[in-house]
Amino acid sequence: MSANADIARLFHEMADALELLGENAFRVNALRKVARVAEDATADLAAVARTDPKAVEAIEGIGASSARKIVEFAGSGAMREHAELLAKLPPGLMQVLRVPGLGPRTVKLLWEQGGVTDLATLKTKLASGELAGLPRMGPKTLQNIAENLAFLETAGQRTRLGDALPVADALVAELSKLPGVKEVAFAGSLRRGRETIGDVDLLVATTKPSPVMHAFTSRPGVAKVLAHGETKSSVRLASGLQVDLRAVAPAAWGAALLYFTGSKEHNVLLRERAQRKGLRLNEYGLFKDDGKPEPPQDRGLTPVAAATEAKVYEALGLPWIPPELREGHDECGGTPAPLIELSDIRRELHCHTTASDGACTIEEMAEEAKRRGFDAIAITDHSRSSAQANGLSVERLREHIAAIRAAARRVSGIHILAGSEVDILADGRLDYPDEVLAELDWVVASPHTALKQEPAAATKRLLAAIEHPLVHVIGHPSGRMLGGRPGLEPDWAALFKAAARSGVAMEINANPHRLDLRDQLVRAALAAGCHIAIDTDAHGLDNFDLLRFGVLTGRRGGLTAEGCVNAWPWKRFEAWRHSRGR
DNA sequence: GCCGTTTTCGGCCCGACTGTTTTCAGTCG
Repeated sequence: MSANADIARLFHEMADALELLGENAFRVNALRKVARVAEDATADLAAVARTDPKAVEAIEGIGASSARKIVEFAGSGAMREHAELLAKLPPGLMQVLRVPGLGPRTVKLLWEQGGVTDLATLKTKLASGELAGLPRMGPKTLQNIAENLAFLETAGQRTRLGDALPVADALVAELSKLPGVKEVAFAGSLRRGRETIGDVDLLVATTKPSPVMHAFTSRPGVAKVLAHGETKSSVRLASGLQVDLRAVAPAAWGAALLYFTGSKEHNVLLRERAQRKGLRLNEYGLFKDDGKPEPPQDRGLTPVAAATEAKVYEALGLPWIPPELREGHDECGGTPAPLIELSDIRRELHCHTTASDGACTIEEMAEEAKRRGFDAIAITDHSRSSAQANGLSVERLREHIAAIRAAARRVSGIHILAGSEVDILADGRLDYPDEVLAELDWVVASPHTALKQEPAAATKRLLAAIEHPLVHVIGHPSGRMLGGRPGLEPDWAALFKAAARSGVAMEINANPHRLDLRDQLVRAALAAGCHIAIDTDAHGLDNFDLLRFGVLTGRRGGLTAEGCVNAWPWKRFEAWRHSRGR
């Protein structure tokens, strides 16, 4: 198990503890940054710390002090300073920070003056009314804390991209019909295509924000209005999803969209860059910095740039940066190659039919692929070990291959490949003998079981599939489920190196429950020289729509059409496909 | 605690909204 998640958690906890203790905010931020770096890292930081401690400190955002802590963790599985900090607080106090609206200052107050030590005491003391005498604890604040505490107890965690995007699309369509609305878009982590999002951020351009705010907060489906101001409102939908709406003047659209798309870290990079150029950037525009503290837009200053994102970037000496790359990493470093687009995808290479656990026939799937302008579809039903998915025995597979070939003769205008999604068994063997695999046009090899096995075993297992000469692509390589199971945590660097050498593609499974490979692993795979496949794993016609989530994930990893086998011209794809098996 | 094409010290992004206050602290993104 990669220790990165544990390292990130420890640093977050140290940051929380320091905040509750009233420590220096910049020190807190620095620790949080280390936590984010650990979350994003694809290499196992503990392993790096054991082999080359100096390499940890060389990572951007990790200084000498944090590197020492990571090295200590790699050796002992703990951090002394972390334990010391947490010992200064009641064990349950940090959970209180998770209540929306409660920040470190308030929690500190509730603890020191109200005797709150955890969520349970908070609840009882709210009910008994004994917090009422505390400073800044008026009836509305106490009411809000009680409601938010109840929400925390019932609500889940972050929302999957696949669940949030359709909601956002519908809200954008709804708002665009309101009078006086010139532009509408969703921003935030949703626009950046993150696999999960905390809330939906919407932006409208209008000269009359008031009626828009009113329409938004009073629309059906709003369970609670969290804030309702002149230019900014926030609601919680009945589904529990929080939606924020911000209104700006049309002339500031670009600056506002840039600002609300984030990420926060990207915004900081841009602001620092602006400062170095004697400029000042906020959501109203990029202004000349005249040193006066009052906001430039309040003094009638004309911005250097504001109308479009591209103009703001240009004035900062940058090319327009796609939202998917705005994570505060190295995106401001140069001109990135154009990222893959949905329209670049020419074929679906992983789908299921009624032969295993799909809902449609071979012909229905092929016709749908054709309707969507694809040049090919690979039919890849489950192999025999996937009994729960009605996997095909060798005999049924041979009948299925014949059925696929027959369908290919009936349906014109699209290539139909006879494939299989073959289980990679726990020991790395594939689920069909080689002579059977050799009868197929296309082999997706995927792990479905034993997804909790140790990293060393997982590495050996996936390596065996990657080095198998008849395999074209490794399907959903980790087997993770978002919000479900973490999946395998093999030595990704070793796998990508092997895949690049053997020519096997690594899949981005576009199903929003999977998005596997995830964004940062796509980046690492590309850096190693791997080909990437983006497949929907469609089990029915609607599932073809999932492709956008796979493309977003690829873009977050820096994927171009050149790097994606689904986007290659047919001849190149065929040459590569036939190169396997030799 | 981190960082440096001004700096190894002295900075570290910026504004809206709420609730409780009579001018602002705290939270959020």
